[in-house]
Amino acid sequence: MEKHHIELLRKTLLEKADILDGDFEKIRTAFRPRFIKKKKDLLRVGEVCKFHAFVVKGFMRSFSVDHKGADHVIQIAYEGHWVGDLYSIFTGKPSNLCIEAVEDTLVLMIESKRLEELYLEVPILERYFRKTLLSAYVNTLQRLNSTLSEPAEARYLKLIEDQPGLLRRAPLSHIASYLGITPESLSRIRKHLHANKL
Amino acid sequence: MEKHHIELLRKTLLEKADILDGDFEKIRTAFRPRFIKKKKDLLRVGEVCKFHAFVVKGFMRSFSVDHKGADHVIQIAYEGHWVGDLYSIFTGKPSNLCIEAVEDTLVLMIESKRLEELYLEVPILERYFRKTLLSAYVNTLQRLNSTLSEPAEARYLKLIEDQPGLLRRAPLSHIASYLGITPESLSRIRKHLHANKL
DNA sequence: CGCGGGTTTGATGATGCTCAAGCCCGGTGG
DNA sequence: CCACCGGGCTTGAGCATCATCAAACCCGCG
Repeated sequence: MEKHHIELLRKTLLEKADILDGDFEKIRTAFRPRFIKKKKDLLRVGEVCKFHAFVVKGFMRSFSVDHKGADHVIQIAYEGHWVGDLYSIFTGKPSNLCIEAVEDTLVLMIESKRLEELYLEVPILERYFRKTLLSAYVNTLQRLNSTLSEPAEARYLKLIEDQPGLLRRAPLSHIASYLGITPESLSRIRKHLHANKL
Repeated sequence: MEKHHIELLRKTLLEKADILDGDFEKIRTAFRPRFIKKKKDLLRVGEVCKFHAFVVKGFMRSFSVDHKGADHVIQIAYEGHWVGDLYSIFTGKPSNLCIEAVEDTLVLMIESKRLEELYLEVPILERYFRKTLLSAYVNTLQRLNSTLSEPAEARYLKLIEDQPGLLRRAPLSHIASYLGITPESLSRIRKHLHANKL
């Protein structure tokens, strides 16, 4: 567990909550590093998710698979983000999601049970996760709103505005899935945008 | 502020956090009741949202309005739910949402600033809202997943499964909007379902 | 009554999907 | 070094879903 990975965790926590150095030490020791090779899974459909994972390097996606095998990217996570199936963690039921490394990825993992204990030992940690959940929730609401109200081309333009890095790191098929369309459709949207001078 | 309204608030908080009676007294006094007549707004597009509202009786919806006047129901809230534009509260920017009473509605309102102070006075309250955000977030992710992966008819069937009461309380046009389709489409879906013996 | 909002129905068209073929390019083995 | 393979991306044709516009209908309420 190298120093700058821990520093990214510390820095990320401090952005949303004032955590004392002593408390951070308690937190730090609850995490263990794990490396996931590109295209390997951190969680598979049907497993019960018992961890939160903090991405220190790399890029992951979580996706569902519908009744006829098509996958749908629900979330993406790169450096400084969290992954895990909150539904499964919270209910204890098997996950409907698969969490997969898009690139070679290093995460710091904590047992969800251990995190619950940490809330008692370090109450301010609850503030960090409340705020983190808040922004994740707000982002998802906006994405939902966008999906309900705008055609795919507008959503694509918004995405390259908000997440320019994504285009370089994720293949077209993942981006299409994230937008809720097929790779073919996204390819045509790109073609159409190029035709109009970009 | 009548007794059973306060009791609903107490009961709701206790479902997710062990709040002492004394602490609940502090919390209680931070809320003010407000009545919103059917079709009247609690928040309008362009205003900065500075409150959280707890619905004790009635039914509200929050919706966005797209560039050509169509509205899109983002959230619904009835007894025991919260409403407010978290994006606006958190960023201090004007809201893109309108929050409107679908029925005559009574809410208990708290200033978002006052709530931040309460977190310091009653730390366990942070747990309640962390958990509440968690379920709201998980629900929204599932709704997003459903929107991305299923056709409107399947989403409608899932909705009447999950929220049977909604059909009795909300007009068809709101339900259509919540599902991300037009009232005409939902009407046709219903017709089609009736034809197939339901 | 008759007005008016909400819902239904119909005809037409846009958006995005499916299936299928071809293309591009990077990696591998001869 | 090149020839081949394979995955990802593009392109095309036809189709399904859902939107749009417009008209008729239903029903509660003044």
